[in-house]
Amino acid sequence: MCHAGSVSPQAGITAIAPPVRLWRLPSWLLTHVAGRSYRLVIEHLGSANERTDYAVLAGLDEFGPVSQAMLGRTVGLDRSDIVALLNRLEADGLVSRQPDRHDPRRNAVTITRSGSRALHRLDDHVNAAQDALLEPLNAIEREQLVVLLQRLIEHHTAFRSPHGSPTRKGPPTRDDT
Amino acid sequence: MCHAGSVSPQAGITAIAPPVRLWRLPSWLLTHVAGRSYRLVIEHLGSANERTDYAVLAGLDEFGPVSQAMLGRTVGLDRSDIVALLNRLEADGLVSRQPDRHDPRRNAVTITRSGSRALHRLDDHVNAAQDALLEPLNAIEREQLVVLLQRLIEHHTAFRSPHGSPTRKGPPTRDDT
DNA sequence: CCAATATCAGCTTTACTGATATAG
DNA sequence: CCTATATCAGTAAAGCTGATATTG
Repeated sequence: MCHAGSVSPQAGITAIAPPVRLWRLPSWLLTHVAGRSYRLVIEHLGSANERTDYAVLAGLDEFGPVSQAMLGRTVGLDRSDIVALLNRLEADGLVSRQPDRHDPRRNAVTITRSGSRALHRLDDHVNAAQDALLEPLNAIEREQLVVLLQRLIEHHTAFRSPHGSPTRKGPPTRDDT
Repeated sequence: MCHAGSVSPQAGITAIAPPVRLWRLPSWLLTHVAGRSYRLVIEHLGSANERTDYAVLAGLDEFGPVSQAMLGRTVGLDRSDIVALLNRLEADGLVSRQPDRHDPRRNAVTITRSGSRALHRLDDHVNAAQDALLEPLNAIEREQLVVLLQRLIEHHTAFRSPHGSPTRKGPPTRDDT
């Protein structure tokens, strides 16, 4: 990434003591931990593509057949990047695209049996990467971190149900197209 | 960023509920919060350049005259990217480069009076961005988040004193070249 | 007429790699 | 001889923009 407003992988975690101004700066810490995190995930998965593949397969697994636009929104990928990604996954037989019969503009994207197997295989590697990342934290601290991050995301992106009701709280729920 | 192992800005925070697999995934949460964080900082500063300028000026302010290589290591920027950045800052009169008289390979980079003023001005905008980012968290939770992130960075980059002593703990200290 | 979808081509930023000349 | 420094040129990944044709 790297256009304005993306958090792509950032690698260079400072090798020696950073200045206090940065060391106390949440945005700086986040950027650098996210960078470390990115690298670990890629290393455990073997390639950069598999990171986004995982997100897409996870979305399809949970949300049945969905349009590409919807899929992109749920997993946080751009509509235009989804196209090439699905081309690859479809060529590998992990997903299939059928025209949506209620709306010919849309593709109904479905995960295949083989895609499901791939997802479960990726689960293991992704989880191993999380363990490597969070190694110095105990179970309570890991949960604290996750909850704090979730609250920040919730605050900055108020999940809304598609029919106009107000902000939703808590873990994700289904109720879209 | 965007080569393997960087966390550049990531923008697309999911607009609707993400799949549970991702919602519970520390690496996914980190990437997306870091993306939000990046955008907020850029918006508050006015340009993307000023973000790295801030890191470099903060490093120079705290670590007196240092070589470019050392500077890059402390603030987490690549040696090659430091060059163009310092060219710009030098042209604007915010830093000065003198040949290091103990080692002619090095430049001794110093922050100027005007650079120091710029740094203090940037402080305000950077802090405002942190407030916007952390708005939903109270003081205790903000500190929790900072400490957890610092511990992760410490674990993954064991700060070492340049003369071979073992890992250091706690807040940054000075003792390099 | 407006909004949403899938697609494509292209841009920007960030970070990284590799090569160079120079000097400890 | 090996290492470190400053510099430059070029690459790659991620995310984004804008345009298109199509259809609700």
